[in-house]
Amino acid sequence: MSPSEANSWQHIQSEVLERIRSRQWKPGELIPNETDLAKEFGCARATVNRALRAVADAGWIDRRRKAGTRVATFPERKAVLSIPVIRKEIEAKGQDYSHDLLHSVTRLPPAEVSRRLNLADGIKALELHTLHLADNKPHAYEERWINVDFLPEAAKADFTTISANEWLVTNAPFTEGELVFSAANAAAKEAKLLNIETGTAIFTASRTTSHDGNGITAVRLMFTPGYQLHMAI
Amino acid sequence: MSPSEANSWQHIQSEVLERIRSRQWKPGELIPNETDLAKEFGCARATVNRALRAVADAGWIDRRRKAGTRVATFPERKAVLSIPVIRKEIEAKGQDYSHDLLHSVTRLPPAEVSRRLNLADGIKALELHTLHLADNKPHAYEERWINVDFLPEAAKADFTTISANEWLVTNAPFTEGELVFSAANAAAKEAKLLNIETGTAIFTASRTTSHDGNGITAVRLMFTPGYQLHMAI
DNA sequence: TGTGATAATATGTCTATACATAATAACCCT
DNA sequence: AGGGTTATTATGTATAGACATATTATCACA
Repeated sequence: MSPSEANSWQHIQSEVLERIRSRQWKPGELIPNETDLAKEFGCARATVNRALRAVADAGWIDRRRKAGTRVATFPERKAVLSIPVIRKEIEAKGQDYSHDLLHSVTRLPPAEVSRRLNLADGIKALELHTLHLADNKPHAYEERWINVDFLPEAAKADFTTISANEWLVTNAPFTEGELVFSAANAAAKEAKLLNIETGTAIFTASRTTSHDGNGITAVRLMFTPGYQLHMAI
Repeated sequence: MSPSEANSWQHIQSEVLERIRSRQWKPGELIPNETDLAKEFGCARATVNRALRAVADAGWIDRRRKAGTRVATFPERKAVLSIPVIRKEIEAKGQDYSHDLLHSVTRLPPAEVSRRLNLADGIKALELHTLHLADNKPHAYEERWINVDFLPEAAKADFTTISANEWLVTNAPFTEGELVFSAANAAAKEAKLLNIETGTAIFTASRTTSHDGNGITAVRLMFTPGYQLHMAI
């Protein structure tokens, strides 16, 4: 039992979790309503509400007005990933970060990128190819498109000194985004850049970010073999 | 602006987020205290507190007693992954789920698994190999170890009817866990089971779960090519 | 000039009360 | 029965007021 006070919301929370864990309250089952629990714990209903809301946020219970609160049949666990800035990720491992801007061209993107960036027909975008290095060894190869129609300042930025990754973090806050992870066999181009053999399995992350429906950037990151993405549950 | 009522906590939340995005409140800067914001929005302090707590949970601001509330310097974005039960993931795509238990043996696990499961020397564990199928086509191949020393009931369970995945979700709640994603070239064994060519890049997920330090299970899932892990930001 | 006690302050939490809202249950009328 | 209206119920939210707690600022004293 964490907090000593019997009427703190955290005490109620851990008590509730304990009852779920011990199966005193079984999956799918209805638990007492807030008023009754408040009586039992000798506290205000608001305090029970605060506790149950936290338990619900963590996915252990489902709550519906009038229908009541029931233990989740499948306590779906959630893992949280803090999206790292590549430089910080490398520096956190005690390695030296650097990057090479290999390509920087404003041109008409392929249809799929136009769709992801929500670009009208015929609108160009900035294409960047960057190699991220850790201790001067290839770490990841990045193919990025930036919507300079929506973000004109990006056209003037110097991405050789600051990586597009970081420039965007500080200059283009976004409201929504999507992240897709997959595995792919390295094509000749990536293999050469990452200094690996063609066909080697590489971990790939694609990210699209937007601000109120306006696409900002679409990136595809290909990591050198051995890269692992860790998440705590 | 989402909720119309000017004094709802959700309104305040989106207003606060807007001020951060528009840099009216800059990173690192101190924002007004709850009492002042309550005055400004014409609501109770508790309502402002509710809103700011939500914004803080999302990582946009840092709050400390007496020190006040300031905008996070690195608005580190977080992506949340709901760890899916494989059956549900497949059924959500409108496909038929089934699974094949290929192997079920109680034996001494390799050292690395023993470490992950926190097993004492010489303690055996249950090894399961399962093939998950979507519409009768291979979807993922699973190699799992279960700590039957800690979870004796698991030794009696029939994993041919219910997958170990689901049995554990409902019977072995866990407190901590780790999730690791990576890419690998399919070895001959996996390739044969998944009906793909040796060397094809496959997306791999490894998961370890424990309860108060006692290892429960360690799994390695290898997905057929084309599998993508999606996360909303 | 420190340094230890003390005051001030912003957030954290709890209470009691009230009303809002979603969803179900009950009812009534045809 | 069937279908639509109304009542009931559990959660959701807002409020004012109070006290708790962490942390910083201040001040007195050695």
